[in-house]
Amino acid sequence: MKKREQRPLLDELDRRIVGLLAADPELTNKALARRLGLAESTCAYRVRALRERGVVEGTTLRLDLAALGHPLQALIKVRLERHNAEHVNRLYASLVKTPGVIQVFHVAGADDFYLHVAVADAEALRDFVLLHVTVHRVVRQTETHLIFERREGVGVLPAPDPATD
Amino acid sequence: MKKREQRPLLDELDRRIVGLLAADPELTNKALARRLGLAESTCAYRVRALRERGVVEGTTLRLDLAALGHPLQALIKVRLERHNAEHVNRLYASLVKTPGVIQVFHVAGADDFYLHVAVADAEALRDFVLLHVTVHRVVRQTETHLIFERREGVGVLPAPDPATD
DNA sequence: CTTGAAATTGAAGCAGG
DNA sequence: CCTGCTTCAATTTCAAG
Repeated sequence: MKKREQRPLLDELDRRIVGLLAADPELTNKALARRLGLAESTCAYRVRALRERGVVEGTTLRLDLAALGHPLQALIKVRLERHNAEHVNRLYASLVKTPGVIQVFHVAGADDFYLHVAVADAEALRDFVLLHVTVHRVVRQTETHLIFERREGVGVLPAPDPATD
Repeated sequence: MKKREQRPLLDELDRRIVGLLAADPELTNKALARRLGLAESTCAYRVRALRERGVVEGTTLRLDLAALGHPLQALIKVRLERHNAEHVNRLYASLVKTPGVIQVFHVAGADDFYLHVAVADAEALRDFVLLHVTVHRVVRQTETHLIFERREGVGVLPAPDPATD
């Protein structure tokens, strides 16, 4: 089956918009337009189009997990017993809905999932694994790695040139 | 010695604000105020306070990495040769600035880092590992896991009750 | 800590190039 | 696909409870 691209590419202007918004998602449309030398209406039009095309999917609130009572983060590797779609999907759906789960990676290879979780303390971490992960009979084994720190990378976009005003 | 907390806790109102904003970071202050039954100025005041206290750290733009030309994601486990602070910190700083890196986890145990990266194709992935990871002499070995899919979890907050209007 | 009303600023809609 | 103009909506500020 041929992969159908709804739009071949982003043009240069789109890239600049995405770059600037990625660097500061809270930029007002007005400020963005000015930096790009566009009319505000044009800028708003392009941004809306980027959202409609799904290039910009939305925004996420970055929270201080420690301040919210979950200072302990961990990466939990989950290996399954069986790998049929039914089991995998049910577990997947269950995990993403479990409180404390920040993100779930479904990966290729012998290990099936990596869970990024945030919990209150060591006891909560133990309970998380026992009550929400290994409780699923399809889970063969888990391996928990304490996270010292997590940093965001630069992502896939080149840094936009700094504003001149 | 008594542990000094900079602020004891979030009150109930703070929690509701954070919950609603986490569910939809693009809520206008006006809509947020209305849902909470607050005056707009009060609501804006509380939100600003949450940001100043660092509870709300900011927002992140969610992008379609595939649409940006990086459809392939991977989780790369990095194990170091030596673990002194100097080496670890230099590598850490280098990794987060490498194009294609979405996030870096610094973890406890024998494996030191997990890199979440997004690249254009298999060749770019190989080049990434060779040119940006194993090029550092302190890196002993890496293990690359292809990511089938990544989902966001519910996080640490209970789902706010749906709007009634 | 909260409020309403005033003043400022930003967003959206639209007809035309 | 881009623009300026108009109209409308949201945010900020502030003196006061």
